[in-house]
Parts: sequence; C-alpha cells; structure tokens
Amino acid sequence: MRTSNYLLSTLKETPSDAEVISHQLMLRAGMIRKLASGLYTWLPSGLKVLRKVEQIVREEMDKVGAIEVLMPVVQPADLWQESGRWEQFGPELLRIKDRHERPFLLGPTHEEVITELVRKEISSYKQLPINLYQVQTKFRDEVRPRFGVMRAREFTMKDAYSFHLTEACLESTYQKMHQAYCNIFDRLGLEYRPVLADTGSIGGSTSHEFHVLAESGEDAIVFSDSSEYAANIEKAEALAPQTERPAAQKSLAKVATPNKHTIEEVSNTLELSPNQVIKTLLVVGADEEGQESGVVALVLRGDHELNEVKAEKFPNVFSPLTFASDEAIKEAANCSAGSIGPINLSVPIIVDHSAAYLADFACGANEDGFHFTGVNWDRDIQGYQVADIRNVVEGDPSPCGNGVLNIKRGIEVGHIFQLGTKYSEAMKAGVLTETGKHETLTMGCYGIGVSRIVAAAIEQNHDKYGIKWPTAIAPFQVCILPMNMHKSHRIPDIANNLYQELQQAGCEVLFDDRKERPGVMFNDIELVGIPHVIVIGERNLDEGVVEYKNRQTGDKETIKIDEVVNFIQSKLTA
RNA sequence: CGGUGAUUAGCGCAGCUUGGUAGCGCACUUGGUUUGGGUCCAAGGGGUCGCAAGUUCGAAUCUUGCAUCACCGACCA
Repeated sequence: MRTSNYLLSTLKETPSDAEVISHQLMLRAGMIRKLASGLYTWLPSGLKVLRKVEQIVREEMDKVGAIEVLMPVVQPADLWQESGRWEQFGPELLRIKDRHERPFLLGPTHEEVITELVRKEISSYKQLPINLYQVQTKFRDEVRPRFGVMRAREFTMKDAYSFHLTEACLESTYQKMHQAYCNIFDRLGLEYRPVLADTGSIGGSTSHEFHVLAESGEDAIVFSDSSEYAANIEKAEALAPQTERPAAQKSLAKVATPNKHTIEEVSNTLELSPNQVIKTLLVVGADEEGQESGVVALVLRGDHELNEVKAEKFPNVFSPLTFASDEAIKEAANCSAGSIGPINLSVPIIVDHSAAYLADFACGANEDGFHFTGVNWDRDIQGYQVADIRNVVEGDPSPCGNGVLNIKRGIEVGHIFQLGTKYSEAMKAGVLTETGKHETLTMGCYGIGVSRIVAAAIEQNHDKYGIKWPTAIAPFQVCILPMNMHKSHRIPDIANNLYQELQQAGCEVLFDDRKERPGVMFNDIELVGIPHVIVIGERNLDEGVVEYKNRQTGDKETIKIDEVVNFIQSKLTA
C-alpha cells in the first residue's frame, strides 16, 4: 500500500475526551473515529488490526474443532421471553419494534439464537458434541460507555457455544477451549492471565475470565504469591479467621460523635484504627419471589469493602444489589446514614467474617450523632448471620491454602462458562440418546472481546511516540520510508523496487510516498506503530545500504539493498 | 439514574464577567523556502457560535427550556 492511496489520518493533537492511552492513540493513529457515544467507525488501519485479531481467533477455534456460523444481530423478543432474559435483562438490552410493532432486540449475546438453532438441527446423540462459533457485532446499551472501543456499546465479539450429552463431555470441551484461548493470547503476543470468575448474568457454574494485565484495567484480579491460584476479586473468597475471637474486655458505652459519619471521621474521633470500627450498610431486601422487600443490614470491618457479587447471592438480599433510600434507613434504624449499627436493629443482619471476629469494637448507635464503643458480638448483639461478603485485600491468605494474595488490574478480554442446562432446559433443546431416551443438552459458552483486544494490546504496547504493535497484529508489517524521494533520482527506483519485492515475498508493506518532510514521516509511522521500518536515504546509497529500524526495540542497523527482503523475512518468521 | 462541567472552523481552544459586524494555534489550498526527526515566509478558503424560545434598537455574550458530549458517583452507613 502506498500512503498516497491510503487513508492514514493521523492527528497531532490528542482529542480532549480520550482518557486512556489506547483510546488516545487509536484516535491519533487514525484507527477509529467516534460516531456517537460508544459507537466507532473503524478506519483502514484499525480495521486491519481488528481483522488480524479475528483471523487468529478463527484459526485457533477451527483447530479445536469449532465450526463457524453467523447469526443475526437483530433477534426476536419471543426467544428471550422463552429463556426468561427479556425480563431479567435491564436497560442495557436495546429493545426495538419493527413496522408491525413486533418486539425485537439488538443482540448483546446469542445464547437464545444458538439454542433455537441447535434444538431444530440437532436431534440425535450421534451429532454431539458440537461447538459452533461466530464473529459478530454485539450491542449493549452501556450505562457509561468509555475508554473508546474498550467499553463501547457496539463491539465485535467472538462467541462460541458447545452442546453435550454429559457434564464430562462439556468439561473436556471446556478444557480444550481454555487451551485454545491461551494459544490465542500467546499468538497475539499479550501478557495475560486466566482467572476464576463469577458467572454473572449469563448463568452457569464453572467459569474463567482471561485478563490482559494493564494498569488501566477496570477489573481487580487477585493472585496467590505461591501457587497458581488467580481469580477476579468478585469471586475471590475471603477466608474466615482461623483463630478464636478475643474475649470481651470492655463494657458497652455510648459516646457522642456529632457530625462524624465516615469511618475515617469516626475512627479519628474515637482514636481507634478503622479496623476496630464496623460499618453497617442497609440494602434492599428480597422476599421469597425475589421481589423487593424491606431492608437487610450488611456489616463489614471499617477498612474493608463490600463485595456486591457475594452479597447479592443471599436469597434475602435483592438482586441487583441496591442501597436503601434515606427514607428506608430512617424507618429501619431511626437515624440517618452514618450512625447505623447492628445493636437493637430489627432487620436481618449479615456480618462479614472479619467483622464478626472483632471484640470491643465501635459501631453506630442508630441515633444521629452517637456511636457505641466496647461493643461485643453475642453479648450486645444477637441474631445475626456470619458470611463472606467483603472484597479480599492484599496480604489476605489465599483461598487455595498456599501463600498470600496480591492484587493487579486487568482488562477482561475473554470469558468461558460451563452453562449447564440453563438455556437448553428453558428452551427445550435435547436429543434422543442411544437408548432412545430424551436428554436435555448441556451447554458451554465462550466469548472473546475482539475489538477490546485491539485496545488492550495498545495499553500493553506503547511508548511516548505511539503504538508498538506486536508483529502478529500490526496493520502493516513493514514500512518503507524514502527520505526526500522527490528530490532524488536514485531513491524512487530503489524504493519502488523494494516495495515490489517485499510484496512479492508476501510482506504487508506500507510505502510512504508522500511528499512530506522526514520528521513528519518518522512521527506518523512511529505513531501508527509499524514494527519494521526501512529508511532509504541518499547518504547511505553510496555504500549500497539502507537503514533498518525496529519499532519495538528501537535498534537500528544498516543492510545491503539486495539483502533487505531476506532480512525482513527472517524478522517476520522469527 | 444522580452530581459537575462542556458545546464557537476538520481538531485543540480564546472571546461571554461589562451585549455593538467572530478570533488564535494546528490542519487544508496556492506560491516560495527548507530537506535524515512534526522548517520558515507570504497569500487564501472555511463558522446561521448545539437547538428552540425569550429580554433588547442590537445576543456567541443575559434568561428559560431541550438536546448532545464528557468527567465523577454505594464503600456513607
């Protein structure tokens, strides 16, 4: 490709609404342009990268026996009513109507459609197992789209769905897919980790997420420092203290804490450390049907954070987790937020293990401007349930029993689930077995955020000049930069020849034939991040050499003109 | 959804307080100059100032409503 026939579209200045580096660089390097909130046009360079990621994903899917299909973006509502998700999904499901007023939706995922397909096409155990995948546009009407294509509303995803007769068969495919995912991220050249994960709204049992490690990641992932254990913080279990709770020493006392609401204010006033104070959070409760009903108190140590995912799992806690309104707090605790405590609180109380381990602690007095000190469980508070409802923190013991936990940030780029029969049962997808018995199918589902990977790769591979693509997904592998070609009678021939030879050798090469100053060309190419650069200038031609520059390492060397093609090929296959 | 802020040329911004014929930098066009790291000089094109209503002789500027965009947001119990 010649730049004169291409749309390079680089920007000198950083658009003001881009916060994360990948978003800034994708705009500046001319990869994407925003059309509306969370909606992006892919420009030629961006699309090339996207296609390469897709291609690697396809090749690895095909290798483990998955078969490609393509399902519609627009899906009929009745399928989602059948699975129950029409009601279950919130406003992030974009619902639309056609000209006949029939309800449809823009697919955020395709479990329903694939299950509908499979229940019609698969009727015998002999056709199992089967693993179908697609690379398709998804739409999720995110509350807050941000970070460019990292959290866009419309995005490209590879989603695969496997169907089995037995759990064991599902487990086997799940392991193959796990390995395929590792192969994909290895080939992409990214630093990543598979971690144990919560299954969220998709449902199911076993689940792993694949995270690309990056400071800007939206997820916290925890690792054991001395084992293979890794999990999303949503999922990571906080172990209960192993020793006996200390005995009560102090007696209960009510102290005035006017206008002290936060844990920090209260602990400073009482001259206690935050881990000797507990906080009591009131959330909306749930009745037996899962409908909103009353409030529930969640009690945590002052220095700990609530884990919403864990809390939501309690049947008497409303899901999604919702904090009680000021009026509901007033009614339940007879005070305002900031002074709530579990003493004489007549709502269900769930206490985190580490809060339940405290003795002689402080808590709100359910009276504005007052706290209790010297509080002790059982002596002062009865009728509570103890559970794990907090986020783990660095230094906690690992749930696997070995080592302590570290926390890093990650970008979720893949997620695999063992779904079980959630959809196949709701949608009656089954086959006849060898004995002629009807059996419900067991499902797995496996997603990869293809467009998100592009952004994640940049988060991990950039410097102050721009993007440093891993060769596997660079928009071009090689760039030819002729210095002042328009003023030279030797350079045009050499550059053109090299361009043709490299193309014939199968290289993806960008030939910068613009009539630009060298500085402009260098800066653009470094911004775009092409890994291998050949600089052709008059000053080297007398020796019959050109300069090679590596974008990743910054290394330069001179190469004889007639050896360039071999040299580049060796770099690309290395 | 709540809070805050923004919306003026393709991009980044000033002008608004104190109403009076719309500016700067980058980009773009033309000519010259320069030529291995975002040259310099000159000339030029491009904006119903987000939309709608109001106040006024006169509104980018003041008022109201709407729209769009961005940032922050349970951790306070």
